[in-house]
Amino acid sequence: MYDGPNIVPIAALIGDQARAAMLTALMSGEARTATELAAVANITKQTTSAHLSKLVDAGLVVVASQGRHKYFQLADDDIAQLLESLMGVAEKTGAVRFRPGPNDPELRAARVCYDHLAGELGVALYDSFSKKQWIKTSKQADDLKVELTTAGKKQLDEIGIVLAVKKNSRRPICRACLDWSVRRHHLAGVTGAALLNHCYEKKWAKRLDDSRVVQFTQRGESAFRKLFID
Amino acid sequence: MYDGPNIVPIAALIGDQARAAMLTALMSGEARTATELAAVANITKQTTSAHLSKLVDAGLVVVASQGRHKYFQLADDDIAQLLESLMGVAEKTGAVRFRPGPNDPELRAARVCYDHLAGELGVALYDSFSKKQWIKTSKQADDLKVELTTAGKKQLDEIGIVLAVKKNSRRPICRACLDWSVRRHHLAGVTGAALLNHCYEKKWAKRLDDSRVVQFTQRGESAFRKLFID
DNA sequence: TACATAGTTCGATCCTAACCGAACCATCTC
DNA sequence: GAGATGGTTCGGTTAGGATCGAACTATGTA
Repeated sequence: MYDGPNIVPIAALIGDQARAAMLTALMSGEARTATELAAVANITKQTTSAHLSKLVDAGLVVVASQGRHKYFQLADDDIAQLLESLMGVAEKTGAVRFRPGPNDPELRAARVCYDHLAGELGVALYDSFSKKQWIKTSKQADDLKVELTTAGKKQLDEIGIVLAVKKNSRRPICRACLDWSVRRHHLAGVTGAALLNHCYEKKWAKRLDDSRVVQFTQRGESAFRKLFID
Repeated sequence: MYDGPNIVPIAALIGDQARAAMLTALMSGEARTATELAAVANITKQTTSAHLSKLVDAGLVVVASQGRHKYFQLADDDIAQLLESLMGVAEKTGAVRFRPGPNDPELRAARVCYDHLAGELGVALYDSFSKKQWIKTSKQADDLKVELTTAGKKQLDEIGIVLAVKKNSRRPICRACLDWSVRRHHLAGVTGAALLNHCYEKKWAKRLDDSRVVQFTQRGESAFRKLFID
């Protein structure tokens, strides 16, 4: 008895405390894992999984699988704008605000992600390799394929970086990996691992005990940037 | 664990079939009664009443009481825009459309509302009286107070319209009455009744049997418009 | 005055959906 | 390989809220 698209399912999805918390957390445009979102919403993994399925099914959220992780993002800028609209209306009628959590600057700067470099430095590396055309990316049905170009191979060879390519290994030479702090891609795969290893060997950086922090020396970071980024 | 105003209550309110139907029906900006909204949502009066209370409490909808009727409207243009936003998102993910109902052009043109004139002609009358300053309006704590000015009294007197004011009657001389077809005010009260009566006496118009339609003759409508509206 | 209509309140029912524990699969680490 | 971690599936519990019948108030009609 009324006209227009059916807004009920969408509004109902947003109208749940846990899902709203997740969606709000995604409003920055950055991707988050299911576990992170579970923490944000303060619910168990199972419940989070169910919620995320619904959000993805409804098209509010998209997901990118990466190894055993799943990175979730708002599907669209329109979704963020809708949430903004809702906040605008909510603000008028009795706003309740929450406080942001702390964070670790060192972790954001540089850390290991499995066996390769993540954080601001890792993202800068990826961007630079891409700009210099040492790597090239192509989209392949939901998957981002990253390859080392011949130019890239040659450069790494000259620098003295050896790629430990095992036979019969399924591990890709290059891989794009979503960064949790910067929320953009950094370089993973065999190449990413080799590069981080190079940093250790050259004593440019070392890993902090009991932490994922990769601590560069001043000289080390300089050398790293000069060689790979600038 | 997230920031910004709390969007959950608002979204949850919209995320219900019945309430969404009502809100959508109100999107034209026109006011509707609770009973009308019950029909739109296809639920009983009781349930409608409960829904409308929530919508009013949340500030999404405002209400104007008028005798035994309550006219509901969206509180704000922002609300309509929010609903538009939602429809935009809904459209992308699988839109379901409904069909509008029929209507009766004659009823919309002119009809009785209790004992006074409603419809396009009634609203035109009210607007004209207001413009000519025959009536003046003032807001009084949720209520719209309408009074006949001395100029207005004089004009009506000259035309030969007698106001049947009974002693001890609570009935106001003038009243603004929300029009269901045009959804704006028309003139009610003793004055409104006297004016409609004048139309009958002058044979400008007659009431159709078994209907609320007031049918003006061509000459009648001309005379009416010339005297009161133009 | 009696009657009709608009809307509300109360109480009870009933269904959906959020939630968690437990067990499971998949991926990465050692 | 064993162990750890990220995520899903299944089953059962529970709470919230949408709904209606019945009884009520308030307003207007005859």
